[in-house]
Amino acid sequence: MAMPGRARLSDVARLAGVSASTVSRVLSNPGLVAPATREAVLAAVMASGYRMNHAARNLRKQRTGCVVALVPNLGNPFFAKILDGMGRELAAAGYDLLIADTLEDAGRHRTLERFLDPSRADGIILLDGLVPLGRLGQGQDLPPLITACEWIEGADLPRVMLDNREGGRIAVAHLRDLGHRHIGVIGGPAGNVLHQARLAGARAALAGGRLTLFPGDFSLAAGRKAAEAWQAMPDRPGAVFALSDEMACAFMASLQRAGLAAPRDVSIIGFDDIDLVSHLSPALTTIRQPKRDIGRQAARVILARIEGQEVAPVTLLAPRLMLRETTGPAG
Amino acid sequence: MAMPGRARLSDVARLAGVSASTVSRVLSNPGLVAPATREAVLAAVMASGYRMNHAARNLRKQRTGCVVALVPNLGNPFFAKILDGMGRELAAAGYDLLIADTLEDAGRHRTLERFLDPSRADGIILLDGLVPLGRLGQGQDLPPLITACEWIEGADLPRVMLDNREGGRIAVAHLRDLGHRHIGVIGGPAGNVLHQARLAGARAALAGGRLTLFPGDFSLAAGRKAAEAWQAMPDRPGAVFALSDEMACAFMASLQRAGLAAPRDVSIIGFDDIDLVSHLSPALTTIRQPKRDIGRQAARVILARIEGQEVAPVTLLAPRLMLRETTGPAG
DNA sequence: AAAATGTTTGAAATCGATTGCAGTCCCGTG
DNA sequence: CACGGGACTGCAATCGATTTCAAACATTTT
Repeated sequence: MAMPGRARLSDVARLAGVSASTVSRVLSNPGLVAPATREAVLAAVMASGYRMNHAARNLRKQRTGCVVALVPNLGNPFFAKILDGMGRELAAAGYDLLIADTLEDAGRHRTLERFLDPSRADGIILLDGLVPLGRLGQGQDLPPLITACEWIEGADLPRVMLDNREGGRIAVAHLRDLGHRHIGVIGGPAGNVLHQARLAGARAALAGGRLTLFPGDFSLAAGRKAAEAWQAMPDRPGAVFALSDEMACAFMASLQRAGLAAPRDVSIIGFDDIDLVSHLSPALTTIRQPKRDIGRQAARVILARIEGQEVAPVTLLAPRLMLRETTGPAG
Repeated sequence: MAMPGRARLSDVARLAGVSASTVSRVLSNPGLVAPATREAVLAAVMASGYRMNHAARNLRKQRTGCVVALVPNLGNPFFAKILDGMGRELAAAGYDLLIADTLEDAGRHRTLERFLDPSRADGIILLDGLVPLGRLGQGQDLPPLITACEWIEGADLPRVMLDNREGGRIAVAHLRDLGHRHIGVIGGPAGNVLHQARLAGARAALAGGRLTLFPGDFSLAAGRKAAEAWQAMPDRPGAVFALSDEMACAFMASLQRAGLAAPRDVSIIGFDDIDLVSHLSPALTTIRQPKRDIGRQAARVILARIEGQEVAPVTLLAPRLMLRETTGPAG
């Protein structure tokens, strides 16, 4: 009442006529305390409006209560849903989700370093396959680290991801089934693991057909450029598989502007199944990623690692063909 | 070298032959330490690979180094860019951005309570105008709290936001200039402040024209529903102002599916200017919100509040008409 | 030469909760 | 009746960095 600041554990203890240890036990391990004492303490807690000080507890327990997610580009709507699922799962387990963009001005490296520190986060979920891990894990004591969505070839980190190869396979198999034998692929950045896996799947399903690669980077602009390239070709592929929905949208819109339409003039299939594409006209056929699930699974895996459990090296989620209106039989 | 854990401040001190106080000063206030000593300490810091323990510092300094952003729906891509700008600005000031969704299963209330605690966050940015503030600020010592994007009518909280009224005005004025006298508006949730402000602006620009309100909630589904309602009308408005780009997209696509086109059969204007809409065909005319800027400004305001400075009660950002292809003269 | 001022540094208290250890009390058993 | 064993509870150490205060020394000033 006289105190300017808020009640501390010791204040509650004084109020209840017990020691601070007892109050602490009531709050975190009630079974150890006699019922009568417990009641008294709880009453004192209510009366004083006590709220625990997190810094103090974290210091003592050597943990932070935070998990950090490192995202290559927060501006990309694709990640929102993933973070959503992740945040919910973590909150349920009493952890906070810290989010940081790896593409800070100073470059990826600095951001990563900043969080590779057990006093800052209890665990790290890396959604960016291009962070330079450098001499990681060298004697330092790092918080548990896993990758989600993307991954890092050669690094021994648990992975949570879509079966991207299968996604690529399904997409192209679908186009093949429709009779397409020359298929265009609008790719991701050259070194990107998603690009490679999806492309490998696409190639596997090609079965002797022909594949033309349009360079891309998952962005809207790349989709438009691909459309220009496609139109300039003498021998156009009759179907195009874009490795992201945004590229597929921009590709389709560019063609529409030129008076061409899917699937009449070209079949188009995307990847991700972001909300918007099912509301376009024509609605985009695409490969769905269970985004919220990926986030949820990633959260589960990092929590398990934080508790010291062993986890599967790879958690694979299944892609799914969302058959809509932009693919049709080869003309 | 023998220690299993990592170097502490006192370890560095021993290594450098000074006291822990001195090391602390070198790290946080180098000017106070003699150059020679400083060098020695820095060398010891390098040699030991010392990294500060955040929990300890936070406990001592009575701060957390975190700012939390409470978002109504992380799954909405609109917020990604805002959080992006916010995160960058905060990181530059040495703060981490904690993100939480207010729509947790247990409802808005719990999430807010959880973070209304100075030992958890140094400041809070509320992006949800519907949180129940209840008996807020009653004697408790809360961390500084501001609202961004949305706001809470009647609450005395600093606001960072677009001039939504002006945005609504610009949109409808544009349609009026094109000769439209009957204008449809696809709205947001009834109680929503954005809905009210934009609608008020729209009405102000109406100048005797007629306005038909289609209920909505900013979602894609609402846009589609509005399209159905529009088509069912005997006396259709020749222009439609959707209070979000997603609704505008879905509205437009639904009409396209029915063989109608913008701006030939109806003019459409959206709100937000999310990336995708400029890549559609036809490209959507819309009111742009400077999303990254809003995030950045919100970060600046909360930082100022954390430092105890007074801040402007309202920080208003200017909307801008992005003239594209979906609006045209009244038929 | 004495006093006043300034510069560096260290000792120790502090932030607030947790927990190992030991003491107290009460009960049941031999 | 004495003793072993539980059940509770409190003392005090601990987590690791920051900061106040004062000591120790150097540098001016009168």
